[in-house]
This record gives sequence, structure tokens and C-alpha cells, in this order.
Amino acid sequence: MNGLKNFHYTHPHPAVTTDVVLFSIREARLELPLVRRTGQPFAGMWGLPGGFVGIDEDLESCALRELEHETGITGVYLEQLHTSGRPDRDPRERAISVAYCALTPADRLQIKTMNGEKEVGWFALERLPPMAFDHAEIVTMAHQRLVAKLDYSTIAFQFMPETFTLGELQTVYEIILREPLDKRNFRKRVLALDRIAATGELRRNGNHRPARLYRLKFPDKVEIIK
Amino acid sequence: MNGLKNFHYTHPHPAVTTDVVLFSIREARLELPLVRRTGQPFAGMWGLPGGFVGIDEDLESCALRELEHETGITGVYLEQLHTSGRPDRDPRERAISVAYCALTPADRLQIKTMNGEKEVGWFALERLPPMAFDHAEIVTMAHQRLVAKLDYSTIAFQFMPETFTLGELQTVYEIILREPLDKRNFRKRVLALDRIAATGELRRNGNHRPARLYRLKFPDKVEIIK
DNA sequence: GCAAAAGTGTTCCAGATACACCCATGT
DNA sequence: ACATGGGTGTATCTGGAACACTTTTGC
Repeated sequence: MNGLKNFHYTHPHPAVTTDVVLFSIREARLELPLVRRTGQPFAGMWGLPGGFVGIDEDLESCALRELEHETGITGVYLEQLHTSGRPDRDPRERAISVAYCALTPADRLQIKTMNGEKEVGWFALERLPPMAFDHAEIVTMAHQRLVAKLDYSTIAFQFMPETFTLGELQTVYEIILREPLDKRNFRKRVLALDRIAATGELRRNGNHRPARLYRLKFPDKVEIIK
Repeated sequence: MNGLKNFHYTHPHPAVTTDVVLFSIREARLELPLVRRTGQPFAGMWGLPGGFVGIDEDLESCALRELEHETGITGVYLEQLHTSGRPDRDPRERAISVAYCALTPADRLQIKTMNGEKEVGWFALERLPPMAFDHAEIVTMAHQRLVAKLDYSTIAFQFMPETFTLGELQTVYEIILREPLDKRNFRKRVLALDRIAATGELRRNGNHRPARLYRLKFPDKVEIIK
């Protein structure tokens, strides 16, 4: 604490951080990016992208800034998840973490995988490494929230790129729910929501009939349904 | 802790508080307690019970402690709601508030209404006074959460005293939902949950047939249903 | 006997589920 | 021609919604 600036208060203040659980679907798996920690504590371990909240910075802005800084990813759907404040969760000082859950289509990744600063790794949800702090708990909470929201909101659409086929959309649902769905019932339900529209284009993709392409009617809107 | 102590950090830290929206049903209204602020800012205005998080104190403990200290109420059901961190929400210094939503039966109130420190007032949800900080937004969020949770969890049971009648339980639902419910359908649904049991006792209450008393099978458990 | 809340079943409807075949394409 | 995923309709089931009368008590 020698040095530069000093900020003093008449009563002790905790540090406040944000952490982001960013889900995406990659190679038919639900995955999320983790960042290799360089400093103490938990040096060398993996942790969620995140960091300290600027003194004049909104919490959401902090989450987005840290996510972009550490992983290069921008333009994601963001939702506040939970605030963890157990006094012993950071061995250095009292630290309170506001966790966010985020979703993004796979085609928006890899914008700049390495910005030269920290190592970023993508991990399937069922093959997570040991994680720093209480980040494992936070990921578990985020996953529960995602699964719960699948069937009372349009959150899954946030995984879809600009245009997509109904087959791809169904696959996304099946990956998150870990169970196969009936094709006809799925299409009926999802079209009845009236949130996607056919573009008129087709995608031919292999030795089979081309699929109609769809796009979101309200791309950034996540709504409660039913 | 004399006032002369100083706590210093190499980068600025926000203050962290908790605030509690405590719902209860009083006189057939959904009401919540507010505390008259004595100090700046917003002196004289009403605000949610809450205060600064101790440096070694868990967030939930802080919420419960402040609730008890300012209103005398203990033993409530508590659930984390949302964390507000807009940089301008407190004019003094950067302050981040972790808001909790709480529920309690009316018969647990009035344990010590006045502890001589601050004025406590109960307000019906539709007759709230102007409130300090962004507390009005927090209350709105809490109410939305309560209504949403009514029909996918057993949260409403947290409003019930030790024993109660099915009519009283139905009234609680009707007050929160602001609409009348069908008696037979309500009883079918709530009994099918298998979370309440008849005590065998009756309550005679007026010029009419006595009602069976029920109690919760798992008093402190709030479960997701269906 | 009358007012007032407690208690009790059945019918109906809508939305979810189960299910099988033909279509368009590339090789 | 065949393998591959795309695309379509109907019958059934189930859980929610609507609905009216009898019971027990205090006055």
C-alpha cells in the first residue's frame, strides 16, 4: 500500500467486483469462457471473467467491460444473477461479487481470442476445471437459472445467430435440456410464440432438403411467455 | 470503533448496504414497514429498513440484523432480490445496495414496535409515500417477484401463522393477486400440493360453521412447484 | 329461522403429448 | 437409388376453469 494514491473512509468498505457466466453453444455443448488467473489469490487457476467495479461505473457496465477486456466478447445479453458476499470468499480482503449471467450466439465469439493479456479457455459445463473463489457455485446457479428460464421465457433465442433454421433452434433447446424433443410439437410451440419469422431464404447444408431460414422479430428482447 | 479510525485502500471502494422489503398481510392489505430517515441524505423521508454491511458480516446477516434493529422484527423468510448500483443513487458516496425480499405472518409483528430509535410506519403497497434513494424501484421489483412466485412456489405459506384455515389462506392469495378465486378449485390445488395438514382442531369464529385448522408440514421451506 | 362462512364433485375446454410419413437435396 | 435432415396433421390425454348446493354455527 505504499505509493500512489490512498482512499480512506471512516468505516471499512468491502471491495466490489462483478463476474460473468457467459453461456454459448459450441460444438453441440453448452460452454462458457474462463480466464486463467495470473495474480494472487488462486494464481494459475481458472476463474470467471470479471473484476473490480469502478467508483463511478455502473454494475452492468463493469460486467460488460471486464468481459470484453478479458475475453474480447461484446454485445451479449446480460442479466443480473446473484450477489455473493460470504466474508471469507476472498482471502485478501472482504470482497462482494455481483454475478451476471450472459448469453451469446457462437458466431459472435473469436473476435479477438487473445488480446495478449490473459489466457482464455472455453469449457463445457460438465467438464469444468477447479475454479477460484466461489465461482463454481455461481456457475451452478447460472445454469439452474438458464434451464428454468428456458420454458417461461424467450431466453434461448439469445443463442441464435442472425439467421438460423428450426432444426438448429431445436438442437439448442435439446442441448440445454439434455433431452430430445418432438420435432412437430417443437415447431408448433415455437412458431406460436410469434417471435421468429421466415426470411424467405433457404440454407442448403448437405445431402438433404434445404431448410428455411428464420430470424428473430425482436432480437434483443427476452420476454416472459405464458 | 471511535470515530477517529481511518480505513484506507489503494483504490476507491464503494459502500455496501442491504435493504429489506418485508411484506406482510395486515388488515386485508399487502403492507410493508418503512423507516423514517433521521440523517442525511433524504432526512425525514421514508426508506426501506437497511444499512451498511459489516466488514466481516454476511449479506443475509446484515439484512436480518438491520431489519431487527430498525423494526424489531425477527424470524422472517428472506430471499435475495437484486443489487442496485447506479453510481448516482446515493448523493454522499458511491453506494451499492443488495436488496432482499422478506415475508412474515402478521402475528409475528409488533414484538417491539418502537425501540426508541427510529419511527417505523406500515404502508399499504398502493399507498406508499415518496421514498429515499431508489427504494421505490426496489419495492416494485419485490412486488413483481412476489406475484410471480405465487404460482410457481409455495412462497405464500410464509404469510401464514402457526395454524390457519383454508379460507384465510385463500384470502392471502386473493389479496396478493387482487382477484377472487374459486373456493373449490383453490382447495383442490392447495391440498394437492401436500404441504399443509389438518391439525384436527376447529376454529369457531362467528355466526357460522367452524373451520378446520391447518398447519404447514415444512414451515420454513419454500419450494418450486410444478 | 336466518345470516354467514365452511365444505364438497362433476363437466367442460384448451393446451400439451404422442405419433409416421413424404419431400428435396447431394452423392 | 439411397441416405440425410426438412417439413407436415391428427387423435388423445390431462390439468385448469366453471359452476351450486348442503352443513354448521351464533344470534
